[in-house]
Amino acid sequence: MPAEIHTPEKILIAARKIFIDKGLDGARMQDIANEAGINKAMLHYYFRNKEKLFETIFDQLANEFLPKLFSILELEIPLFEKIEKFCSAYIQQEIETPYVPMFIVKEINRDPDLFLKKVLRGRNHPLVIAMVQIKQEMAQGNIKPVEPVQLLLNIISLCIFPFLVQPMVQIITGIEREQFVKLMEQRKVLVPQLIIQSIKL
Amino acid sequence: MPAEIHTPEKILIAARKIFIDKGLDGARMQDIANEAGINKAMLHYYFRNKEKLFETIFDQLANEFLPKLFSILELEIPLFEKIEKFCSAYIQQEIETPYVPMFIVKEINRDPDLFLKKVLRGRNHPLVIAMVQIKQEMAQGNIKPVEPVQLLLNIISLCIFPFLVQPMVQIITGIEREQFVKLMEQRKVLVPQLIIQSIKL
DNA sequence: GTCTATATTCCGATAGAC
DNA sequence: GTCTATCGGAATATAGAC
Repeated sequence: MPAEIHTPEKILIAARKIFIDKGLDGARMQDIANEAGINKAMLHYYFRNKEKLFETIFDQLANEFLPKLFSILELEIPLFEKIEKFCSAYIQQEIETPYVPMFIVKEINRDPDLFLKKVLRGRNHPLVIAMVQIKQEMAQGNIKPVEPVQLLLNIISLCIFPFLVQPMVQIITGIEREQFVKLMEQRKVLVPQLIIQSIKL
Repeated sequence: MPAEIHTPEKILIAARKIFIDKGLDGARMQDIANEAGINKAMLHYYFRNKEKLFETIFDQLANEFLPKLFSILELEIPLFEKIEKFCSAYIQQEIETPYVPMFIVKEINRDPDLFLKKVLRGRNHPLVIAMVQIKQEMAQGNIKPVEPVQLLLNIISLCIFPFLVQPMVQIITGIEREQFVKLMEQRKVLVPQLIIQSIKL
């Protein structure tokens, strides 16, 4: 039997749902209170104001979603293996939390600088590390000459975008969530294949 | 010398900018009035309310952006040629109106059914036509066996996604808008190459 | 048609009892 | 810590003069 869920946790769970659903501007404090089954005043008691509550949720999501993926980029393994691992982990993560990509993309456009400040946190960015590795492999003649940025864009596009248009995909193809997940499972293999084929000699 | 711009046009131009920038919830009627250099009351005089004004803008954008692309999907030309034409036109369109993709993707998630009602308008959807063509080519043994949905997702992902994260790409790589456009110009060729390579025998 | 002024609604935030 | 009640401001929308 799980320990009792206390008010701050209830609020965070509810706020996450509402903010993800409606965004910062669209969300109402009252919605969050209702979702949490508590009084609106409690939101301010624990989190002071809407802005701070939103930032808390954003930090939580960023810290759940990104570190795992970044750590893969930093591994010292062959490029092809890294690409396979990264795509597979990325897509798996999105299957588990399908709402996060949209949230992140919205946030990137709402406030790009804030987003990067939160996510970079002053360390060597894993994406930069990945670009360096790509350049090395090219210099050593292990892969076709490509623009590293383009390669990274391709990988990330293929992993994320389908989740951003999931509602449309389901309506057009007439499939349910369950079948959509099956499609995404397939992509764990398809995407690395596609990418690797495009750079192998 | 251009004809005088009348109030309704001024409003539409301003509303487009503000809604694209801030979304339905984030936009203020006052912002739009200021941007248009007119009085706030005029917005209601001509468009009744915020919701209706937003819908007008949405219809405009959908009708500028999509028909051109759909018409390519409906052409009776070889698949590879169609892919080249489509990607090139798609990316070019996004270079010219880089804000539209984000607007569309947001709208898909805000109200998927409304979006599809507006965009489909009861006719045979070009995406469905494209899927049929892919199946035919596969049956005739002209291309590798692939899931048509996956192929379409790949194409669209690679064309759209980079524009959705443009701010982040520019900050991480340290490039300006001008250089970003150069990268996207490259993709007009890169993306079809990548896609065709993945399905040709 | 366009403006000013105002009505109305909504929402974030706080005060204060318990 | 939790609630009820309410404040104060902001934003949509309307009324009415010009």
